[in-house]
Order: sequence, then C-alpha cells, then structure tokens
Amino acid sequence: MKLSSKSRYAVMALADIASFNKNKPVSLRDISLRQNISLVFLEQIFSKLKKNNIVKSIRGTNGGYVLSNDPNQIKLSSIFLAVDEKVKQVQCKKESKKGCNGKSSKCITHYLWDELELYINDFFNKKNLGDLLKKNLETRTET
Amino acid sequence: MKLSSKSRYAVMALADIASFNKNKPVSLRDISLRQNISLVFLEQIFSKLKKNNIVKSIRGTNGGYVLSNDPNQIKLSSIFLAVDEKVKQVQCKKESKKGCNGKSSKCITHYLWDELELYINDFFNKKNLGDLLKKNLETRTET
DNA sequence: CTAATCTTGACTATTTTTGTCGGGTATATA
DNA sequence: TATATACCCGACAAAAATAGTCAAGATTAG
Repeated sequence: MKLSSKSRYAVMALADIASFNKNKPVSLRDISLRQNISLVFLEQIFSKLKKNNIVKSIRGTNGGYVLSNDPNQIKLSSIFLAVDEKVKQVQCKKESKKGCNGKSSKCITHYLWDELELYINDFFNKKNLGDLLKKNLETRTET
Repeated sequence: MKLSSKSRYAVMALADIASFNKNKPVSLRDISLRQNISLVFLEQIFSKLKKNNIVKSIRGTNGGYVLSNDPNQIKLSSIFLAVDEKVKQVQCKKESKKGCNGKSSKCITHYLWDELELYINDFFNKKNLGDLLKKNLETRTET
C-alpha cells in the first residue's frame, strides 16, 4: 500500500515551484535538477497538472510553470486527482451486478474498505501545499 | 494507492472463519467456495497467517484452520503484518546515506509521507476482526 | 487403506509502474 | 529573423510487482 512515484513527484515538484517561485516561471529542467527527477517524466506529470488547472504554463525561452493558486489553496487531493492517483481502485466494484466476489451482492469486507477510503481521502483533503512548506521550514530551523 | 489482493483475501478469509466457526476447523476449500478465492492462493496466504500465529492448523480429514484468538483480539495491523502488506514501502529511505532524492538529506515531502504512514497504521491498529463482523451484522439487519 | 486436508517451493502469466524516444510547437532575445 | 530554450504529445519499452498455477508431498479421520 503505497503512493505511486508519479504522485510523489507531483507533490515534490509543486512544492519546489512554491518555494523557488519569485514570480517567475520555474522550468522543468530546474526542478529536474533540484529534485533529481527525470525531465521527461516530469513533462508527463505536468501535462496532467496543467489539464487539471493546478499549474499554468508559459512557453518559450525563460518559460516554465507557475502555480494557478496560492499554495494554501492547493489541496493534496486535487493534486492526486490530477495525476490519477486513486485510493482504493476497482477492488469491490460498486456497479458490478455480481458483487465484490462474484456471488453475494457485497463481500464481508466491503464496508471496511469503504471506510478506509474515506479515512485516507480525509487526510488528503485536509492537507495543502502550504502546510507542507510550513512544516519543512519548521524542521529546518529546528536542526 | 490500494491494498493488495493478498491482504484483502486474508481479511475476507479470516472473517469467514470467524463467522462460520462452530468450534470446528474451517477448510480452505470451503472458504474458497464461499468467498470465491483461488484455493491454491489461499494456501499461500494461510501459510503466512499460520507462521505469524494468527491461525492454527488441523491436518487431515475434517481438518482446517481455526483462529488463534478471539476475533476482538485480532487487529487488522497484525493480519497485514503477517501477509507482508506494508504502508509506504521504501520510497524515502531512512537509512540511505544519499537521502530520499539522492542529493539532500531529506526530500521536501519526507515528513508528509511519514505522517501519512502513521495515520493509516493508526486505522489498522484500531480495527479488529470483531468490529468487522459486528458492522456486517448491523448492515444486514438494516436491509 | 484412502480420501480429505494441510505444506512447501518453484514457476509463470499478467498487470502496473516507471519511465524513454522522437517528434513536434511557441516565444524571448540577440 | 535565427536560435536556443522551453513546453507538448503520443507511442513504445523495460522492470517490478501482483496474482496466481503446478507439482509433489505429509497427516490424519474414518
């Protein structure tokens, strides 16, 4: 049970933009170097982030990406939604006529996974990019 | 971000034993039929559950498995531990000298994933097999 | 004995993840 | 206007993880 690298990179990259952003667009190349993430993979990820309006792109020389919103307005759940991270995929299919296990309508554990899904989504809904930067600043000054 | 089938099946199978158990061992064959899970796969799973003392085995005709403890004593976290389900695997390696991203000591998102891990583990620690049976009984009587 | 059941390790097919490759297109700046 | 720096996009591919299968036993009730 883990997050995909895609999602993890997305959060890292956005946090990078948020902290290095001096009102200038941040290029994927810079992010790639700073965060040690493959440039071409980043392009894939940012294509989705852009489609979902998490970032805006500026083309051409000195171009790059900027956040569409204040970091405090960008919830982790929006980011994950953008890059197709799903909590609990099609394990217990709601639509299937056959039910979870192909027999009874709902398997014994059905409600448990529902509950877990809600629980985790709650976490992602409550956290935003701003929280992340704050937290990181705190721990830096601690050491 | 999802649970493996192995873990899901483990919980389903144990819940099955807990509900059909009339002080007699429950055979994997019966579980396989009732829950629609491959028998041979169940064997793999129960091998681990037995090693971790979640169930006891009784060999021979009319044999099967029984729970080692009262369902209320069996936490989901123990079950997942037994079948090697891990929340947040080795994404941000704690031991690595190179740090999470191969550069700085800890990546920007390090504390976030730590927090998420604790959060989810908390859920699994608080839930036990008994809760699951109770919940299932409730919803049955509702309909 | 024999049928039912657990025991174990090796093997394999499928799916998902994590990218790469190769071509674009847009734009700032010299 | 030429050029370098960026974003843009779809197809492809290697690697890892998942979800099993297969085969050959060992135990025990009846």
